[in-house]
Amino acid sequence: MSSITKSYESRDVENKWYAAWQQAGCFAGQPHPTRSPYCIMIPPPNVTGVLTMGHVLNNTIQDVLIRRARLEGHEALWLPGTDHAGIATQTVVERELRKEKKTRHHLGREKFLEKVWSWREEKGGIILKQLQALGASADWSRTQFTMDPHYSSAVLKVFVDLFQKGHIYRGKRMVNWCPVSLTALSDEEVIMKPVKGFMYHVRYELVNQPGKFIEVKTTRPETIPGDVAIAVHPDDPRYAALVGQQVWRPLNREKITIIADPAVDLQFGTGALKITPAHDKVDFEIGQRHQLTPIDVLNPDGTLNELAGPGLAGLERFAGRKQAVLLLQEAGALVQEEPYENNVGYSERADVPIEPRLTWQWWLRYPKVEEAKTAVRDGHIKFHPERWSKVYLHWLENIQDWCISRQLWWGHRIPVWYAKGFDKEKLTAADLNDPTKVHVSLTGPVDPANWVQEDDVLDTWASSWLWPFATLGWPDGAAMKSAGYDYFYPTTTLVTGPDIIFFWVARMIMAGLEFVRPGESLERRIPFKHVYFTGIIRDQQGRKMSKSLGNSPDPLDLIAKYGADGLRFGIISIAPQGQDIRFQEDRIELGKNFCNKLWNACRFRQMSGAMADNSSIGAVLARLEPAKFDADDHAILDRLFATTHEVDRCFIAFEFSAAVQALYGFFWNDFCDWYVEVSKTKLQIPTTKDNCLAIQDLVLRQMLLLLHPFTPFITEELWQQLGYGAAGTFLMRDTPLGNLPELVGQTLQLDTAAATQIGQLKAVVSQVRAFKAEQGEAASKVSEFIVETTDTHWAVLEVNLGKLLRMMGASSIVRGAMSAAAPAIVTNYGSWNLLKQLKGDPVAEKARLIKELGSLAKHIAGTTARLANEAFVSKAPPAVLDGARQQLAEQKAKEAELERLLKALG
RNA sequence: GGACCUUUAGCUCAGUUGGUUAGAGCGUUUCGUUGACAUCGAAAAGGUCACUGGUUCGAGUCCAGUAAGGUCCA
Repeated sequence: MSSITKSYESRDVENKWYAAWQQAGCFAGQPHPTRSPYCIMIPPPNVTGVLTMGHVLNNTIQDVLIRRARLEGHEALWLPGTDHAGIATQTVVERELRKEKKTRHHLGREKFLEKVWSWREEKGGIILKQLQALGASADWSRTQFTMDPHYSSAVLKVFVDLFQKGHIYRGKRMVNWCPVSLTALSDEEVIMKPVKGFMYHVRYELVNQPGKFIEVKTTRPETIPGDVAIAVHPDDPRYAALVGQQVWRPLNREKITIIADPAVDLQFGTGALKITPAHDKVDFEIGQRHQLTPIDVLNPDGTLNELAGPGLAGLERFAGRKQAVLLLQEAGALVQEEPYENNVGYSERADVPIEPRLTWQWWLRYPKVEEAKTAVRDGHIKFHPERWSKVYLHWLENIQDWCISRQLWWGHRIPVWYAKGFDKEKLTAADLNDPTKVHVSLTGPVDPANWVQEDDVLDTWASSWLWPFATLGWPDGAAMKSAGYDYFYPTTTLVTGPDIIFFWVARMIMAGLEFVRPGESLERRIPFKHVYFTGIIRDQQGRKMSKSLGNSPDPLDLIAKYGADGLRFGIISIAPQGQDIRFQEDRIELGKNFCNKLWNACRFRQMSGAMADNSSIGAVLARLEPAKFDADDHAILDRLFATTHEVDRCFIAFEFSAAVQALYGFFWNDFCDWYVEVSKTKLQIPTTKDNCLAIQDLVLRQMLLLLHPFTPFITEELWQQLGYGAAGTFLMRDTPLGNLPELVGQTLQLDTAAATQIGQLKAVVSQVRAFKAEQGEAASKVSEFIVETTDTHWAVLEVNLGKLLRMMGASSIVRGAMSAAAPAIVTNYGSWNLLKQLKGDPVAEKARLIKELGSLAKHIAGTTARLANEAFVSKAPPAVLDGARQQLAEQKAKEAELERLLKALG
């Protein structure tokens, strides 16, 4: 066995074990005859993506869960992959083309797609490699991509199926149009942002009453040429006489009519609204009610077209706005412009304002909406934290049809063909179901020469919503069998951010309910049983981390600096359930320091004595010698059990940061700061040495097991170094967690009172150390103490004398009478005299004791008052009452002792 | 406008069904290297638990309201 180095160097250890695990196939998940499954499907990162802190958090949690599941004896499958990210990927490749001064249209659809595929082969999916640096134990042999042939066929089958069931239709409706990407977006891909601009007050002159005007307010004067009416509320007395009259549209001058519609807000602006049905959703609806023909004044790229009139045509939309203002001024129609802030929808990807635009698109009426609500409302799917279920349910209550078509080339091309010569601009609902006009199938028409395929592709989310079952081979029977579909579906846990509840979580639930195991129970069709929502990682100012702000550290740099384990431990420790996280690098450093502490504790063990049989839990337990247990041995095992239980509880409750805190506190405070220190005395004594080493081996072993999900590399390394595993086995794969308290219980009866006693001794030690520091006596110097105490207390002190000398930095602790000349303190284990070289200063000493008496008196008064309260005594539970009484007794005893010492000083 | 979250030490945050004197890490101050660890140890200072009411013998914790900040939906 090699000896452990002085400090932990993460890099070599990480590379070594990751390679070894992979080579041994440790990450593979396959149906198993006796084990129960535990399955996580990765939320597929965008194929263009690189690792961010958000991914680090999210994937660390997934890896923690999956590694813990392995230790618990489940057959664990973590299935990785990426999605094809239609807009993002196409944009990346188009950007490369632009360097050659080309667009995709120069290449044509087929050649362009070849280009995208080769980009994907070369540069796509970097993020999956980066996840490996983090230690992700996903089954890479199962890596999936939403554009894989098999996955694509699942996507198209779903389209055809939903079409046949009548859930899918084509319609010319208002969509969110991205003038940069030149495609429709779903509502979920639009980000509302407050934007500072102007509110323009514009007056429209009445045709029949020249000199009289009706005034409206607008933030978008460039759309005035698209106005087809002015609307007022039917009950608005200000305008009742004007309804039905005509006014002059001030740009691209035309007569338009004043109409009455209840959708107009009486309170807003002047109460009169310009109606521009081609460029506003509300206007569109009003326009429909009044059979008004929309005038679309914009081109797809956001420039104004000839319908905007000669003064504006050809201008970019924001230049057009400025120009429109000028034209209005010239025409005398601009009454006023005031600064104004309103919410504008931005394209999530291109980050430019979207245009509400009338276009032909494919729409989906969601299936299984009611059942999707039931699944979460009735707890078949549990959200952690639970509160997100409200957001989920609210969205489902107000669900809108999903615009699933995108005007892109990269994606799943919609399996619809139009008969040649058929004008799809005139498509009706009846045409959609007329097989002579529209063909919908997986295979396409038998006479392709007579048909033209739909140009549009599907929204990326319309493929990733099938992720939980398409990754398991669905719908291909043979593929499903080899992937273990029957075994792993429904998956166990989904780990994701609350920002994609609508995009993805809700849609996956509906897809699972619709397509998996038709006719079977809801429990068998849901895609997962638990959804854990992570927080969002923010910078120290609380801003979201983003590329454009440059406020996100590169996780790979952090791994280089602190180790993957340090990063994992750190990020988990600052990520409480359900709260956003303010990133602080020193928390990651804490993770690194903890790893070093763990490393050195194991190093100390190795240096303390020859290694004995550690090869199994049974072997370690067999080395315990219960007859030689002292209070510390009992206490440390008691604390180990408590920590084990706490970690168990945390996993059930999805409280990972609490688990890490419990492990940190136990290991650092209980084990290193106390048990290891007192061991230094016990290891000098031949009769106690072996048992002490066995206890250390047991504690370290269990620590490595409990820590492994959080810090996989260092724990595997130490596991092997300390000989806990048989040759060729791994901590991560071959070690059952086991029930430690139960196993230990078969060997010995744990004295739980010992933990209390050790707690008291720790308090005495701490008190004495503070006392020394206050007296200016250095911690390491050898101090001499005289203790005046009861026989019972002295007996305990005497038994623990060797340890106490070491812990207090004392050369002698003897029982005897107090000296008035030396400074003293009162503890739960008697009064302690510190004999100093210098004689004590009675004046200072008096002052110190009086001060302490003063603060004690406050506590005594408080406790006395509580006990004097009739209501408290009669209503409080006995345990609380006893506690208070005991506390008072102790406080009074201490007071008496302090007074005695004070009196002795004269 | 609706829903949700947050407010505890200088900073970032824990605090599980109400129960002694509210905790951690970092930061600050003092002291300390005789072999586990200076990526360390010992100790100290630092809090009216946002505010106002209420319930209770007892409230950081439960209830109502107020304020500030944030997120999502319209």
